[in-house]
Amino acid sequence: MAVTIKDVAREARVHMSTVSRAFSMPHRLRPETRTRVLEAARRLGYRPSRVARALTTGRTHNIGFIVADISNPFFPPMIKAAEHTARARDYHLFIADASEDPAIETELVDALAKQVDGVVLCGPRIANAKIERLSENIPIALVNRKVTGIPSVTMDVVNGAQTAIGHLLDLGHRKLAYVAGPRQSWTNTQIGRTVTSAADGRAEVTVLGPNTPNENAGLAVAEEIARAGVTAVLAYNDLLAIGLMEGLHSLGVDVPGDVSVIGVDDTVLARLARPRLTTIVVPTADAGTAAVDLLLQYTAEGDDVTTRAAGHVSLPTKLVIRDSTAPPPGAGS
Amino acid sequence: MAVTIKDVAREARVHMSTVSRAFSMPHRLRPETRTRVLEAARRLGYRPSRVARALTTGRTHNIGFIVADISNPFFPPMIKAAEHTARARDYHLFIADASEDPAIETELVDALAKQVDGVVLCGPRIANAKIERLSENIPIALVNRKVTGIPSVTMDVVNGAQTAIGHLLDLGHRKLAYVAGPRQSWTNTQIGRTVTSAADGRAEVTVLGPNTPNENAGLAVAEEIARAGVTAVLAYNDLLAIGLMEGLHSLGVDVPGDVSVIGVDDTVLARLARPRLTTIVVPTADAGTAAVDLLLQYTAEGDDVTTRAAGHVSLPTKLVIRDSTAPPPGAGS
DNA sequence: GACCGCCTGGCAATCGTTTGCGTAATTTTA
DNA sequence: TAAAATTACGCAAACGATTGCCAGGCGGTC
Repeated sequence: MAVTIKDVAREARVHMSTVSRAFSMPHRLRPETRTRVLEAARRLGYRPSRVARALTTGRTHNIGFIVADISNPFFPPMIKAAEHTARARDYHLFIADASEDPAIETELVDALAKQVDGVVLCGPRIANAKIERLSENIPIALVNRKVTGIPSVTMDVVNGAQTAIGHLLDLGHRKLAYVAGPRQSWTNTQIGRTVTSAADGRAEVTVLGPNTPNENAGLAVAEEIARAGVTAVLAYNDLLAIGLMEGLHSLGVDVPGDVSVIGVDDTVLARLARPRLTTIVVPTADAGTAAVDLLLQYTAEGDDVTTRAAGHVSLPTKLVIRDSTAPPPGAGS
Repeated sequence: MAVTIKDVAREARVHMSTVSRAFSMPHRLRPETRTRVLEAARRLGYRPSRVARALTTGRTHNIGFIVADISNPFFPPMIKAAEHTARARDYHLFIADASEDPAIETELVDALAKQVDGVVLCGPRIANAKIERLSENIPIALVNRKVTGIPSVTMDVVNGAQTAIGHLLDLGHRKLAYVAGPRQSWTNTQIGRTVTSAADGRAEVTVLGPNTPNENAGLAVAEEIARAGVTAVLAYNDLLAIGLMEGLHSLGVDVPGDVSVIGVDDTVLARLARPRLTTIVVPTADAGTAAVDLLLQYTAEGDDVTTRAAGHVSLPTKLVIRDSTAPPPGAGS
């Protein structure tokens, strides 16, 4: 039904191998033959079958891209960037949504393994050991996780969290809370550690969580925050922060009058929420691009798993101060 | 390197065809042989190569999913639902972002055609005629577009727009505007028509656009709205509505005091914006699910293109009234 | 006891490419 | 001008599955 390499061969009066070479090794053909073949291909509307090609070459030119939750606005810009750079390299992206579930995530890697050249795990929720095991079967690149020997791009959320805490301390806050994200999230443990160490000796910090990183969880934790008597909170991400702000609002707690709130990610939501959310901006699009480049580079490294060099990229973050942070109630100024 | 059907055959001491049958036609094997094969497969960790299978069967078990812009929050829930239902049917999704560009969209369909069983076009920006032409090569399903002979799911935005206009008329508005979306969008023309016909004889309506459906475009159109002297506007989507609200705000125009604003989609943003946006809620997730089901059903219909029956689904929408709509300035009540 | 039919499972062609090998044809070198 | 080197292209074997066809073995029927 579809036009194959054989049809083109007949049309151009050459052998199929010549047609194949016209595309993959043009320099090996006499210019005359080459144009004749290409012309015939054009005339017939020939497009090589990626499937058949994959079978012989062993490369599908597809990449798996697994995220924890597509509807978390943190991911779309990353997916978009990844998709565009993949396409620029003549690759296509399989997207899969792990629903924040390590078991599904593992299953997805296995399912995808047979039809992709590698997979990008974004904000993986599975354990390092398992990632190492999976990466023996299929090249893996990580976003927001570090595992030795596996290429990864991370966002320097430590620096971001430090300046965020610094900002709160400068404003005069002395009782802080960290509304934690998923236990398995690398970013979460990074931020958690940073908060306590940055505040060490200068402020008291309570950790609430772990929480699923969505608005509802943020809303649910509001009461606890109100009770805890803290004057400022850093949340694992914007979703939690925004849910929290809503919750506090309906409890009659003013943000930032009574409690300051800081998020992480700088999703669209942060600018839109009222009060506009102070948050740590992370370069999601850059991460998407870097991840597929790292992965592609890694897979190109040769077939011997043991000799491949895993690249690492760390992307800077920064704090953007908006309207959800202010001095604590009763502060002088 | 990977374990193939041949390895399993050797391990189970049967011919490869028997291994194949153990999976695809289990009833054709003696129970004893079947379990022996399955057991051997399990022991070796055998996973059939989807690529090889695709080559013989002609079915890749992959679906292309093309959206106009992944970072438009309208799409993620749809993608998520589509991906989940596809996976439940043992299919995987290729996601591609057309960047609101008809040329890219067409190119994507062509590029994907060779490695998917069908493609879903979400809010296509290409012309009907071209869609028909493309669908001769590869099964296509449409979201928010109707082309005879091609399966599609649409959202009944006409009804939604009617009640929206009704709501504005009830409030006493007599000078309305429609902030249009992309010219090629079916939804856009549906809404546009509905607005003028619903207001016919009861209110005056100005149409502004077409506009790229994002916040910036909404922001840009604010001044024009202010000048136009209208008291209420319906925007093509939430993004435009929200951008517009920001723009009006910075122009000192109060929403809803001076101008009422209604959006479409009910994305997360609508609830978050201040004032909270009155909007038409559309069932994006249902659309995603319905689209892949329609497509799968269509492709299963048999190989003869001419006998396939294209299913259609129309999904209901409804107006959710929040804080961005109110009576026009100077209204009695 | 010969014949028939079913059940089981092997054989080999096929899907559309790629690619190592071989050999005419052409060019270079001596 | 003959030998050597190179070039251009054909041949056919893979890649890993699926599937139509066929044959041997078995039990049932008359």
